[in-house]
Amino acid sequence: MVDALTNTMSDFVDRLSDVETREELQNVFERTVYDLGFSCFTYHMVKVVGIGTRLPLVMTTYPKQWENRYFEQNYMTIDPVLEACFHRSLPYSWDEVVDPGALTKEQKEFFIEAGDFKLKNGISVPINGYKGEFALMTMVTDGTEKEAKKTIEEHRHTAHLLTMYYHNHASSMVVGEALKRYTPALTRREKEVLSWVANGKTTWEISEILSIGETTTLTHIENAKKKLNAPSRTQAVVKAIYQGLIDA
Amino acid sequence: MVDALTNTMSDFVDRLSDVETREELQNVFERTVYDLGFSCFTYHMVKVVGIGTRLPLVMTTYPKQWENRYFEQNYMTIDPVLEACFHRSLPYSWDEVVDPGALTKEQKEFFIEAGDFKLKNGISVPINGYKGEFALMTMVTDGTEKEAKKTIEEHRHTAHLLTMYYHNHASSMVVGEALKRYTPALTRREKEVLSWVANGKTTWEISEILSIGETTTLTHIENAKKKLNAPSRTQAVVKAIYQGLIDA
DNA sequence: GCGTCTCTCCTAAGAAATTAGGAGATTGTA
DNA sequence: TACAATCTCCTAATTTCTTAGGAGAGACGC
Repeated sequence: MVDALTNTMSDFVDRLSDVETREELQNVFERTVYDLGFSCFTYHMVKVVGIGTRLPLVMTTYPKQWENRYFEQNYMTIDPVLEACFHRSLPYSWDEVVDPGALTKEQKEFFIEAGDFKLKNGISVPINGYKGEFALMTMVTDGTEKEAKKTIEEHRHTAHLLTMYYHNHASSMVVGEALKRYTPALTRREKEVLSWVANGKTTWEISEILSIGETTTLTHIENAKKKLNAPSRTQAVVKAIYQGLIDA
Repeated sequence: MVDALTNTMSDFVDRLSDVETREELQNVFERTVYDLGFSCFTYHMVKVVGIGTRLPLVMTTYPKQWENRYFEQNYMTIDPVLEACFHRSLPYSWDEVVDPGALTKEQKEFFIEAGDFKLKNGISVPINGYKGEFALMTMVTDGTEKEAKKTIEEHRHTAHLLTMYYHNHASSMVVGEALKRYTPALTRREKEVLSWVANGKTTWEISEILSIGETTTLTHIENAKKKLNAPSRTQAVVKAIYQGLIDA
């Protein structure tokens, strides 16, 4: 006997194998979660590829009007569902993280407005990925309160798994090449030297450790700084870490 | 109709709520995966809490003799199953990542030896957590080749989900307090100043940005360095980032 | 009210990093 | 073979960081 979740997952993974563009990915996911009872979804991913350099990826089937409104009104600063993802690593339904009694006036208005777009119930799945990669998938159910609860509870695990496979695909599809544009190639020595800088060593100490000249060490650090476009060694190290060039 | 996965997960989450010690967690998980057909498991987690400061957590029901052997022989350097976790973010069975034709002589001996301990087939689940937290859960099936394949394919998703809930629990249980021992409390200003250092600013620039004196800025940086036990600003920044004190 | 913590500001010498040049030796590749 | 990239080493002036002190003002909790 094969259960519903396994079926859904097999189908999804099968379809994923043919997916090559963002649109295809979005469509495949939309159809899959629609069959589970979710009317729309939104996927936000950011990857930190350097200080102040974040690679964002948004895929959504939310009403455009609401998306605009959300952005214009800076709702991300008051949205409790979004706030929750920073403290949680497992899926959560909206009613788990929204306490009607503790809402501010603005938040109440926010939810009323969201309700006008049939965004009343949903489940969110936070995802931690590699090296500064973070994503949040939110799926909406627009039935009655009771139906929504049922859909969410029934498909919590499916939603969780689907999101992870979705993220995996989105990540490898988009982040891969994009990263190359941001990530300069450091030489072996440059990385090596930079790692020691990250560990608090001075130029002289590093030259002793690596048994090379002090000026040589200096040259490597300066070259790394130039490649990373960093005015100080500190920023060079931070950038190198965020870009996965060194491990510290 | 409630499927097997949902049942297993409900039971597991239920049992988790009473778990308070590592032993209890281990026992609950062992029983759960045993019912699925897995004979033993091993969970390795590391959290980077600073440069060269890693918080490891190991929970295992592997044969002690094999554990010792693995450690003594430095098998972690040749184990292909372990190697795979660095490149994958979804569960994988051992046969997916082990190519019998491409094994070195040492690796062949390694697998023969593992086989003597009935460690021939299994599934591994890599987990990315918050801020430098990484874990690998491996579950072993010791039946015939055919039974093993069936167990793994049948329970891939269950194993995946169980591992995430397990990790979530283990992480909050262990990392929480332990982190406090390693993470000093930086003041608002110290974090603020350190963030600007991470962004490549000099002391003078930061004092201009924050409209405070240069010596004040210097004081904050020096205090942060002392708290973080870092000999250079660079290391202070790196430590602060790894410990989640600043975002850069 | 009193102690603790935080934020603010100060001096001054010595150590380290930054800047902008150039140049020879080795290695891998077209 | 010739070109490109990497690793190695050099000078020297200027800027920035590091170190070790001290001290007053305001906020907070006991």
